[in-house]
Amino acid sequence: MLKKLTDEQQEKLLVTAVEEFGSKGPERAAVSEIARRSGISVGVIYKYYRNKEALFDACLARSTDMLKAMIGEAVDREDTLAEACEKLIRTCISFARRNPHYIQMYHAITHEPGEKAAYYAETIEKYTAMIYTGIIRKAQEEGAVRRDIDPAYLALFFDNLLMMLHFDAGCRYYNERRKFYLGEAEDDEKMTEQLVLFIKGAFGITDSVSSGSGPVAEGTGSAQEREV
Amino acid sequence: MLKKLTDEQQEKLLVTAVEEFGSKGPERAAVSEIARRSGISVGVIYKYYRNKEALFDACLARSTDMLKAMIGEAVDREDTLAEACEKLIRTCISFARRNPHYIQMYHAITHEPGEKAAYYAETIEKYTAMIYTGIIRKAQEEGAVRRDIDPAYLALFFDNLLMMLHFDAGCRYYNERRKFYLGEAEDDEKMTEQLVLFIKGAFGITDSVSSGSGPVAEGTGSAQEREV
Amino acid sequence: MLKKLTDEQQEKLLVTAVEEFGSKGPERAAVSEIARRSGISVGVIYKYYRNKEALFDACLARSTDMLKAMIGEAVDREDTLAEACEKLIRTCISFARRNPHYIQMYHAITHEPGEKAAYYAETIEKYTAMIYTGIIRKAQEEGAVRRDIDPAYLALFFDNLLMMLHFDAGCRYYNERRKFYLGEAEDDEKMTEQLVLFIKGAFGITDSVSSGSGPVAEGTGSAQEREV
Amino acid sequence: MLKKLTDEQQEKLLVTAVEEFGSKGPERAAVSEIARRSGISVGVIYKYYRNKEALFDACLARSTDMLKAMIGEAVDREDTLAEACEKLIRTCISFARRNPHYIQMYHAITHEPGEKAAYYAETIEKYTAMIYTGIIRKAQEEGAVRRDIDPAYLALFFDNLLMMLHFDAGCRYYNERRKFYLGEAEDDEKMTEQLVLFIKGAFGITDSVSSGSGPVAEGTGSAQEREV
DNA sequence: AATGAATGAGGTTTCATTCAT
DNA sequence: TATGAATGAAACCTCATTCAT
Repeated sequence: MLKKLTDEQQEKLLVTAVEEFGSKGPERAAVSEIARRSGISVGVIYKYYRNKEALFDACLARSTDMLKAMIGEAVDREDTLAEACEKLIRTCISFARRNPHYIQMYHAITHEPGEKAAYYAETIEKYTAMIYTGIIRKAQEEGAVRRDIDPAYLALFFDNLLMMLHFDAGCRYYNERRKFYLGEAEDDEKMTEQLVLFIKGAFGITDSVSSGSGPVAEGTGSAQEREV
Repeated sequence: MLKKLTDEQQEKLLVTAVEEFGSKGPERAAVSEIARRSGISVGVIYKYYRNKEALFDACLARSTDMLKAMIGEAVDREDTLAEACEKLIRTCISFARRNPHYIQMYHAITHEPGEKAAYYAETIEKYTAMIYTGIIRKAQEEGAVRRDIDPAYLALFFDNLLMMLHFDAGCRYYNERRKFYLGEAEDDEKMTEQLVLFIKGAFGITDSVSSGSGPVAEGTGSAQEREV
Repeated sequence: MLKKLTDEQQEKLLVTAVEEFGSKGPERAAVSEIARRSGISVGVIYKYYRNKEALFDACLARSTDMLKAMIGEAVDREDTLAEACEKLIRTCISFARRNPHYIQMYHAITHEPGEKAAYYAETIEKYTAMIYTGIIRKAQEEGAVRRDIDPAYLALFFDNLLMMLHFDAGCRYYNERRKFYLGEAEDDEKMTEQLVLFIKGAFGITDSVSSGSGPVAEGTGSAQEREV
Repeated sequence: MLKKLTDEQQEKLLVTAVEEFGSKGPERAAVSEIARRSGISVGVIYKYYRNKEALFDACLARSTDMLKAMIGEAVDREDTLAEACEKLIRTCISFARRNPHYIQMYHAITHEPGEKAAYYAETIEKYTAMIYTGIIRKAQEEGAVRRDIDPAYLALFFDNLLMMLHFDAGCRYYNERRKFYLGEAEDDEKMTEQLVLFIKGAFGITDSVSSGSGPVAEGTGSAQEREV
């Protein structure tokens, strides 16, 4: 019998679909175009995926799996929060540079106005919320981070900055927007460094884990140690 | 442009179109539905706007004008940066709550993958970049804000947080996402307060503008040494 | 504005659709072909009819309305059953000759294997069942028709013969089939005459309304009066 | 024809195909589903049958063979026509109850609008026409049946009633239709009895074959004078 | 000029048929 | 040879855009 789609072909299909969905959005992406570009027939797509939406969901799952894997690898329970932040920032930028289409998929779901928004959000945000909130709470308990901000909010703001970092690197609009702030040049190293400073300030992080006193004092006192 | 449509009718058309584009997305919004709901015939819409995209662009211009006006009103050259931050945050949340469709329009353009991205970005980001960078640079010069971060980056990160604030309040996906971090309840006041704390920390701002000792003075004093 | 489809065009559409559905069946008939042949666009069909099925149902309603009208006109409460039979037979044949596509529509619904069968049947059979059963029951009460057969069964058998008469005249297969029984020639007059004889015999009809005795006796006794 | 499929497998294939074609109609029946349900691969089906239509034709041949066998068994040259009628009616109902799919196949061919109609009709109607006309002509010659109706017409009307009997028992639409005449209950015995009475009346048959007086003798005696 | 019905290209999806293994 | 996955034509249906009135 005819060999099933090789893993390579299935890979090609998903990669192509991610590119189409990511770059055009779920509505404008055409199944027939995905078929044409991936070199397989329309029919076979519908053998593997019930309909266009199922194909999109598979692309999404793939994208969010990659994102989660990326984040999972970047996070090491042994790291200080400062280390974790810097690693995450570096990893996010690097991932987005190498995989802009996954970032575009991620952005595509944020555009969902309907009922699927909750389902989409769950595929990735539940995970990041848990991870980041956990790390931050622990750091607060250890006194490494200011305590006058709810860890949930800290995690949200932190993820907000990481999402934007992703979009800056992976989405056309954000890339154009960045230029109005930073000019034409793309200096990922400087971006990393500056964002680390920004976030450490926001978190009230001291690189050395000072013992001791109340959160506010630490939070502000630690500003001196933010020196680069 | 033809002048048979009264200003009121044009207003109605744009408001309706913004609602449709915002709530359904640019693809799912139907010109005929906009015509029906606005009480203006399809033919007239096409007299005023070359095609659906031109109508969308007009909606976008309107949305970004509203955003710019909102920001312009919130910014007062006499304010301290801390005051400006808090005012902007409050205004953003309030605006997004009252005008979710404008925020959705704003989000829609961030999804633009093609050449129009630069044009879209220019309609709003150029303005915010200029405003925020100006304020921050001035604050740095006055010693009110840390100087070890480039004002352009500070402005970008600040705007990142404000954009996400908008989307949280106006877009379905971000709203669902927020729940994974903060739970079901929506407490705009707490959000404001927490984000103000976060940003102040990031900016190295202290509330007291008093001279003399204490963390603020130290914080700003050291900022000068951090000079880039 | 563009004039709505004229009555003439709507008529053309339905006539064409009846032809397509009747000759090809609901599955093989193509909306695009109906559009092409009726000289109107696909889009306008979907303006007038929600989907293909709704168009089919409209064709069916038209066909069954015609059939019902035809039957209604043929039935006259003043007629004897014998007169009614002959009139109905003549009318059926004549109708089927002039409107084969309506007969084909009628036949098409008899082919429905699914849940719609009951709905389809109701559109026409409920009416004929009521009419025929009523007429026959009345004739039985008057002693003009044998009473040893339930009027409902008499009506069913009678309608069976009329349906087949329709199909003989309107459907290709039945027409071919008829040739195996009757040869190539089509003699509607003879068909009428022979079927009238057949049915009168089956009904035990006496043209003169004899008074009196039991149904069985009448039924067989009347055979003498069946003379042509 | 290839011979790798065992007879049993071929049987299974045809039985399954008849079920699919019969229950879903020729259009809605899917070759892949027939393959799946019969446990025979699609490829093999296409080795044995040029295309879907050829498979359908094979199913049809099988169905009409079954019908012919059924009729052949029911007909006994020694029977009186009255006996033959009753036997045929009983057999038809019983066959249709046990083999609805064959009846549905039979009905399916009546829907054929094209050139194949003649071919289809030949596969079954030629046979029944010959059988019924023969029996009836013989009965007329023997004086057992009225002679004022052409035996060919008598045979056609008789077969019309039998076809409808088949469809009543085997096809959804006709089953629904029957309810409008006879109500929900299905009483095959009463149907048989009533139809026998109806047909005997139509044929001018009397049960007693005794010579002498009484309605029967009159009935047949007069038949001779009705000579066409 | 304004209307909104008509147009028809283009999208999704199915399934008869083919053919590489 | 038998398999059943792959193919791709063709069907339904939508909606941006046009244009007769």
